[in-house]
This record gives sequence, structure tokens and C-alpha cells, in this order.
Amino acid sequence: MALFLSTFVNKIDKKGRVSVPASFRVALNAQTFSGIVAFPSFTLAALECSGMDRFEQLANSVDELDPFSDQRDNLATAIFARTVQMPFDGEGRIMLTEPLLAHAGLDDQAAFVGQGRTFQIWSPAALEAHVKAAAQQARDNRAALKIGPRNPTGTSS
Amino acid sequence: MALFLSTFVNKIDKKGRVSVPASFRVALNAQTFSGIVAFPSFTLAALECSGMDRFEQLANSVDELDPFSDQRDNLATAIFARTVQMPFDGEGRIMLTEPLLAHAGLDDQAAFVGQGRTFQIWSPAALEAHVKAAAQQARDNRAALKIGPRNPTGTSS
DNA sequence: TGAACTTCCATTGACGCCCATAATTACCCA
DNA sequence: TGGGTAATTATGGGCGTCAATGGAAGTTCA
Repeated sequence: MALFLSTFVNKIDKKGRVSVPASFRVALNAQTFSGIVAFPSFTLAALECSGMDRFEQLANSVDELDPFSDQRDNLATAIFARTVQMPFDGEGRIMLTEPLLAHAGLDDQAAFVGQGRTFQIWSPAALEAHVKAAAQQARDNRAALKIGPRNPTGTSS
Repeated sequence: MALFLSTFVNKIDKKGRVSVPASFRVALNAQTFSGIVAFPSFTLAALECSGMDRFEQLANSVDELDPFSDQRDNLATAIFARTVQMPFDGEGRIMLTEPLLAHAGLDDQAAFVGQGRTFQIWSPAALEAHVKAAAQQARDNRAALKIGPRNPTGTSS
């Protein structure tokens, strides 16, 4: 499976370790770096996660911007400065850093939420609220969801 | 790992030495010169850093400009004249020179900030404000920097 | 002969690696 | 189809190693 699907809630142990769901790992293990890469979402109390490959692409894109422009600097700072690499241990676990835990409001449990090509990490409580709100939004905008071949409104952020 | 990611704050000791984060060193050690290369940012209270090979590229770019143009002369002076090479000691530390310390307002701590293919060095206090501003920018321009599979920043790829 | 720097060595605390266990799931075969 | 067995996953804990840091001894240059 190459996609991140469904939601898994795992425990954060005393040493700060969490098992990444096995089904997520297969997609990640195919990559050059065996682990996950994450940064705090710009808008949500969640962590945006993917494999390293995605960030290699991102780095290339940023590299094409003007070397000394503000735009480039801001982009690089907003993303790369806050991005953390977390390698798997032998059992497929990662360690979340303090800033990431704080941003997502994580304590003893972490919810891994599939988003297709990427996934997110939430505190289970915050996730529940978020899902409810999203469902309500979807009800309200039902009509809009049918349009277009490719769904430009993307709930992916 | 070939990318500079995350932010690491390390201590500057009484002799002016700072440890370069181990994860940055692996990217740097692959290069011909075992150490880092840095110059004061044009616009920020920070140091622009990378390995030597990037400066080779930069030199080539400057080389392609008009031999006697002001632009070329200015660039060369602004960058190369103020660029400093800092070799690693046995423990992976470097020594920052006085002008660099002054430009970045560094005293007892240095923040190493990943920027993808390069990184910066900040005083932790100044960095905090800068990251906040960059994150705000990112929020405002969220649509433009969607981390898409192909063309994340909207630049040509 | 100092001052500044380099090289070397010591400490400590965090993290990576390894093994153990439990519980669930997948698999096989009668 | 059901029961039993093997494999995999999630989780916990111990221990060795390495990174970050501090300081001392040896070197070079004025």
C-alpha cells in the first residue's frame, strides 16, 4: 500500500516513544530515509507528516527561488526550520520532540490520521472535535462537494 | 541525510566554540572541506551557512555575470569578502569570528536553523521573532505553498 | 613569555539498539 | 468451518554508545 489511510491511536510511552502504525510504515520504508518527517501545521493543532522524499522535492522547489529573496527565506524558515526528522527504532517507533508535542497538545496518546499521500498526528481529543466540525462543514456544503473532476477545495491542510 | 532540517540550539563556551549539530555534520562531512562556510546575511541578523561545495556553485554563478559590471563586483564583495571558513575541531565544533558574532548578536547560545540545502545561525531570541513572522506569512499564503506531490510552491518544475 | 589556538581527554545525560512480553491477527489443516 | 498454531504488532524496560560540553595540556606566533 502506498497510501496513508484510516486512523490509528497509539500510546506514547514514558520515554516519549510511539509506534507508527504498521500499515503506514510500509509506505515509509520504501523511501531513502527510514522514518517520518513532520512539522507543525500552519492552521491546525496537528502535525503534518510524510516521508523524506516529499521534503527533497520541496527543497528543490525552494532552491529554484531567488537565492536571497525574502520569499525564499520565509518559506524555508516556515517549513524547514520547524521540520523534524524522526527515524524508526528497531520496532518501528519514533520519538516526538518537545515542540511538536506542545503544538499538537499531545500527552499519552497519538492519533495517526491518514490523508492519502501524507498523514497527520493529533491528540485524540482534538481530533474528535476537528472531525465533528469537518463533518458539519461537509453537511453544509454538500452541494459543493459534487463538483469538478478534481476537488480543488482540498480539505488537506 | 542531505538536507538541513529543524532548529538546534547549542551553547557557545568561554573559548568561543560551538558544537555543530550532529545531523548537520553528516551532510557537511561528505564534502571536500570538513567544516562550514558562512557569511553575514544581507537582510537579517543571521549568518548564512553551508558547506564549501555550495560556495563553489555560487562562485560559478557570479562568474557568469558581466566581468566588469557593478553587479558582479558588488556581489563578489558582499559575499566572498565577508565569507569565513570554519573547520571542525575533533569534536565537531567551530569557532565563530568576532564580526560574525557581532552581526548575528550572538553571546552564549547559537541556534542552527535548517533551510533545506543551507542553514542559518541565529541568536535564539532574534530567531523566535523571525520564525513567528515567517509562520504568519505562511498562513497568509497557505494556498501558494501547499505541499503537493509535484509542484508544491507553484514554481515551474 | 604571554596570548590565542589547536589537540586531546573527561563527564554526563540523552538516545539508539537490543531483548522480552502480551495481545491481536493471519494462516493452516483437519 | 472451527480450532489451534504461527506470525506480527504494540508496548515496556535495560544498557551501551554517542553527542554536547568543559577543561587541560601542548603549539605557534608575535
